[in-house]
Amino acid sequence: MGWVFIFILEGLHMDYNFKEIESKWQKYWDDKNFYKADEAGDKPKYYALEMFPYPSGRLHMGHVRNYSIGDVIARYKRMRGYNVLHPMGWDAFGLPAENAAIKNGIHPSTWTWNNIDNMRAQLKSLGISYDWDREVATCHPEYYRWTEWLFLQLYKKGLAYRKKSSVNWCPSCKTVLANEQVVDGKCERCGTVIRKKELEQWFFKITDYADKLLEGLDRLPGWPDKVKIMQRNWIGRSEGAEINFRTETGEEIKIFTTRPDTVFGVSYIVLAPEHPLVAKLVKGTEYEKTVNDYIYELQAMNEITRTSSETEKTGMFIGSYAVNPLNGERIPIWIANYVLMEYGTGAVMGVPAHDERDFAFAKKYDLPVKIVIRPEGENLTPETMTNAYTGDGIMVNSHGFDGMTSGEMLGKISNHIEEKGYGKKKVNYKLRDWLISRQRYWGAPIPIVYCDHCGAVPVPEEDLPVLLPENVAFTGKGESPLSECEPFVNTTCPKCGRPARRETDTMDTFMCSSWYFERYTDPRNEERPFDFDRAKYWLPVDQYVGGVEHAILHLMYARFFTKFLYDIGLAPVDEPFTNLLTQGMVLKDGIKMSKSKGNIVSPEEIVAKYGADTTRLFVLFAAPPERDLEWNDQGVEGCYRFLSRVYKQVSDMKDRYIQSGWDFDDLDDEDKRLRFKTHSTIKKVTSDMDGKFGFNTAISAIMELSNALNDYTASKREHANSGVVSELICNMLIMLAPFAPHMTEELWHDLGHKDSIHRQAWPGFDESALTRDETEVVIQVSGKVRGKLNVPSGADDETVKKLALENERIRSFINDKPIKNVIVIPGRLINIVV
RNA sequence: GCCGAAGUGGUGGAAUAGGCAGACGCGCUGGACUCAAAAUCCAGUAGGGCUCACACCCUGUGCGGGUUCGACUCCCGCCUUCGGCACCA
Repeated sequence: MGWVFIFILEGLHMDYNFKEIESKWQKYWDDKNFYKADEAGDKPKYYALEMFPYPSGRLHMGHVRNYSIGDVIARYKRMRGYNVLHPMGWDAFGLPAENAAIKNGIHPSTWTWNNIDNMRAQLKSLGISYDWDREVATCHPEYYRWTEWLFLQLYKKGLAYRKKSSVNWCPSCKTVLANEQVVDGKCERCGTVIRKKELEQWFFKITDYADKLLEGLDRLPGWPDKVKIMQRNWIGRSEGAEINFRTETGEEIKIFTTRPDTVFGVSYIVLAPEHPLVAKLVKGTEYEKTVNDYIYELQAMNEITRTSSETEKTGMFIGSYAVNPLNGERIPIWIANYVLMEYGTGAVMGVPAHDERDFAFAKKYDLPVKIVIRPEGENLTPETMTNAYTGDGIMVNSHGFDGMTSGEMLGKISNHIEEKGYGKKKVNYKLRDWLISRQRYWGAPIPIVYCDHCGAVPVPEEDLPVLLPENVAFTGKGESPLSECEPFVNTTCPKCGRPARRETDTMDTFMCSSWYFERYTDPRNEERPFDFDRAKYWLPVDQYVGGVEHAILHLMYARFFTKFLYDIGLAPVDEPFTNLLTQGMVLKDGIKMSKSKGNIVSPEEIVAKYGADTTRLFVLFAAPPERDLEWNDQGVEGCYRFLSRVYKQVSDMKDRYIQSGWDFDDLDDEDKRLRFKTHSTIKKVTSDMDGKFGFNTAISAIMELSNALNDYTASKREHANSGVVSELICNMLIMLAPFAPHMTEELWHDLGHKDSIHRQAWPGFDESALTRDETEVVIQVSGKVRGKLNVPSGADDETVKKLALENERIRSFINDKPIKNVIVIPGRLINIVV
C-alpha cells in the first residue's frame, strides 16, 4: 500500500521534485564545507547549539524538532550578519552500547561508531547547517583524554574525592547512580527500583559550588523561569542554625533548624534511626531491644515507602533526655521514620506548636505543646489548637525575648546562640555531592591507580589517555568488565614503580557532556581541552536548545564544570549558556511517542515521503517551540502542499522575475496593497524570529504572503507588476530559506541568482510601503462593535470623532441617547459611550 | 501537600503595554476540472436567531465574581489537565 501512495504523490508532483532537489543541495553544501565556522572576520559571533544526541542509531522526532529549531536559529543569525558557530557531536559513552554488546556480541565501540555514521547521514538528510569539521564524539580517545584530564584537575583541587557511603544502586544496570538520576526511587534509565548500597565511590564536590550555582541563576535572564526554579529547588538552600543539645550523659546532639526563633518551644528531640548516637544511648538499657526492632523494621522497608511523605509518621522514645541549652529544660529524645540521616545533622528539634509535622507527631504520641509565638491580637492555647501556628507573631515563654516580634527574634537569636556558644548559624543544602563512579565498561576511565604503598595515585597527565582496552568480555554478569580485564587492571604505580591496580570504574557520562560545548570551540587541540582565546571568541553559547528533561541533570553539571574551569583559569566564562530554549515533546494521540506505546513516527519515513523541507516546516509550524507538539499526518501534507504551491508560484514567474532594481513609481492600489503585504510580512516575520522564536506564526505569515500573491496574480493576470511581484518573491524565498533550505536554494538559482540564498542578508522593511492613505478604524457604541470607517491616516482625534458621529449606521445605534463620552484610540478604534 | 505551566471552533493553534476573538494550517461542506477518481483550483465553515436573499441581531475564550467606556488579556475565589519536587527540619 505504501509504495502505491508514494508513487501517486510523486507521479503527480513532478514539478516539486524534493528528492532530487534535496540530495543535490546536500551534496553541494557538503562538498563546499558550506557551513564551516572560523574566528576570522569582523562580524559579531553567534554560538547556536543544540544538545548533542546519544547515538542510539536512529533519530527520533524529538531530535528532528530539536535540530530543526536550532538550525532555523543558526541560519537566521547568519542572514542577520553574524559569524555563526553551529556544531554537532555525539554523547557516545553509555549503557545501551554495552547492553548491545551483551545481547548481540557486537563490541560497544563498533556499535557506537556505526550508529554515529547512521545518524550523521540522517542529520545531513535533514539539511541541518552544521560545521562538520568540528564534530566530536565523547568516546574518541582524543576527547576522553581531556575528560580524564579534567578529572585530574578536579582531583588536584580537592574537588574529586573518594568516600564510602550509602549510594543508589540499580540492580538492572549493575551500577551506582547519582541522586539526580534517581526518579521516584527508580532508575532514571530503566525504571528499576534502586537499592541502597554501602560502597566506596568517587564524588565531585558540587556542593562547594552550591552558592555559586544559585547566584549564577540570577544572571541568566535568558533562561526560562521554570528551569531556574527547578534548579533552585534542587539545590535547596536553607538558612538556619545548628544548635548543640546535650544529653544527660554528656553526649552532644547537633540539630539543624530554620526556625531558631521557636527554640524555646522545643518539647522533644528526634534523631534519625541511623543516627550513630542512637545505638550508644540505648545500649544496655531496657529500650535497646524495642528500638533495635523498630530500626530493623524500617530498614526492611524499601526506599520509596520509607521516604514517602504519604507514609505515616512513626517514632519511639529511646529512654534518654537532653537539655535545651537556652532554657535548661529537660526534653525526651525520640527516633522517628521521618528524620533523614542524609540531611542536616540527622537530628531535629520538635516544636509542635509551630510546625505542622511536629504538631501531628506530638498529638499522636501525646507530647507537650508549648506556645512561644502568639499571633497578634489572638490567643493560643495548646488544648484548643487544631493546627500548628507557623506564622509570625509576638514571642512568649521565651526568656529574654518575650514581647519581641518573631521577626526580630529571628534576627537576634542566631547571634545570641553563637555568642553563648550554644551553636552557630548554618546554611544547609539539599544538593548532594555528585557521585561519578560507574561500574561499567563503556565510559571514560577514572585515571587513578591504587598502590599498596602510595594509596590512590593520579595517573600523570602526560600518560593520558588511560585507554579503554578493546579485548574485554561482555557477559552481563559479575562486576564491571574492566575489573576482569587483567592487562588493564595490572599496572605500576606512577609514584613508586611497584605493581599496582587501576581504578576499574568509569565516569558518569554526564561528565563527558559537561564540557563538550567548550571543546567545539577548539575541537582538535592536542595540547589542552581547548584554547582559551578560541573559547573566549565563541563562548558563551548564545542560544542553547534542548529538552526540558535536562533542566537539572545536564544543565546543572555543565554549569558546575564551567564554573570550575573558570576558577582555574581555563574557561573565559562562568556561565556557559546565555539563552536557553526548552522545547516541548513530540506527542502522538496525546501521549509521548514511545516504542512501548507503539505510536512512533519515523523521521526517515516522513523524510522519504515528503522531504526534509516539509518535515522541518511541519515540526516548526504545528506548535510554538516550547510547547508540546501533537503529530498529525494531515498537517504534514498541508505543509507539503504549501511548499509545492510556492514552488509552482515561483517557477511560473521565472521568465518575468527581475533580480533587483525594482521600479515602484507607477503603482495602482492593488500593487500598493501587495507591496504593503510584502513589507508588513517582513516586519512580522522579523519580530517573530527575534528572541521570541515564534516560528509557527512566522510561517503562517509567509503562508499569508504566498496567498496574497496568489490572489493578486489571479486578479491581475498579465497586468501583474513585475517589480512588485519580484520583490515579494525575492523576500518570501529569503524568509522561507531558514525553514526550507533546499527548495528555496533551488528556486533561488532557478531565478538566475548566482550566489547561495543562505548567504543573503535578511531583508529590512520599507517604512514608506507600510504607510497608507487611509486607515480603517473600528467604531464601537458602548463597547460593542457597530461599524468600521476609513479615515485619512494621521487624522486628529476630533476629525475622526466627527466622522464617526456623522456615520448613518452609527447614529441609528446612538438613537438620540445622550453621549456620555467618546474614546478615540488613534488608528484603531473609537468608542462612543451613551 | 508545595512549586510551575496551561485551559480559546470539529482539530493544531493565532490575537495580551486592555481595543474588530478565531490569523494560518488541518478537517468538513459545496463547486470547477474528469467518463470516473486522485491530485489541483475556487467558495464557505464558532454557535444560535431572523430573512426569499443581502443586511442585521444575540451568545460565546474552563467556572463564579470584580475593575474598566471596553477584558481571552488585569484583580479575587474556584475547577480541570500536564510537568517538577515530595517527610529537607
